Amino acid sequence: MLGNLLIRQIRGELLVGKIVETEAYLASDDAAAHNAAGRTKRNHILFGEPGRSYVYQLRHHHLLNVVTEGEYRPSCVLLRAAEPMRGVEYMRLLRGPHISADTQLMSGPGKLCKAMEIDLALYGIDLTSATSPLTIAQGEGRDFQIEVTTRIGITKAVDKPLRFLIKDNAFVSHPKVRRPRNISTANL
DNA sequence: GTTAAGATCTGCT
DNA sequence: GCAGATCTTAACG
Repeated sequence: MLGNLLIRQIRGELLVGKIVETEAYLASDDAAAHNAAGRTKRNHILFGEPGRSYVYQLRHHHLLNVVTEGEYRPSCVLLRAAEPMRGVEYMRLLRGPHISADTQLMSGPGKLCKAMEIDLALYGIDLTSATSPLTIAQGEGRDFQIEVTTRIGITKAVDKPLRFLIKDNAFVSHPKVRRPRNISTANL
């Protein structure tokens, strides 16, 4: 997925971003995955064909995943960051006036969705079809190294090496470390 | 530079 | 009720 292009067509605008950071969520043995507790109204698309979008809402934001395996194996890849390649001005409009650097337009899963106006209206669409309003197309060469780390922002299965990013790319996310919650002395 | 709070949808206890 | 695959703003050192 890294290096491929995320292409959004909206109101006559063409927005393109190169995918620079992803996370994998596995079909089994992954407590952090949404399918860990089974099939729900929210996640049912994971259980169908690969290549569809799995969009869901977290607090005030939307997050975009690509369904990967199909065949009743509910796995997906979360798109966490992208490098703007085309339509930067429109992305700035969608993101708001507070963004100073292009590196921050899509440097996080919620930001990426906002910069491309991706929300639940795009749930379940076919990302492999060129006629979809949101498409993933093959990028150019693989002239980069891939860095692997643990995943960001989760509280379960925190040690799995399932975050992937293009090494030395300036457009990846820079998440603040989530502070550990104080544990009551009664639990020590 | 860091930290805390707030916005507010879905699904589990 | 509450926690969660988040992000921004405001307050502080």
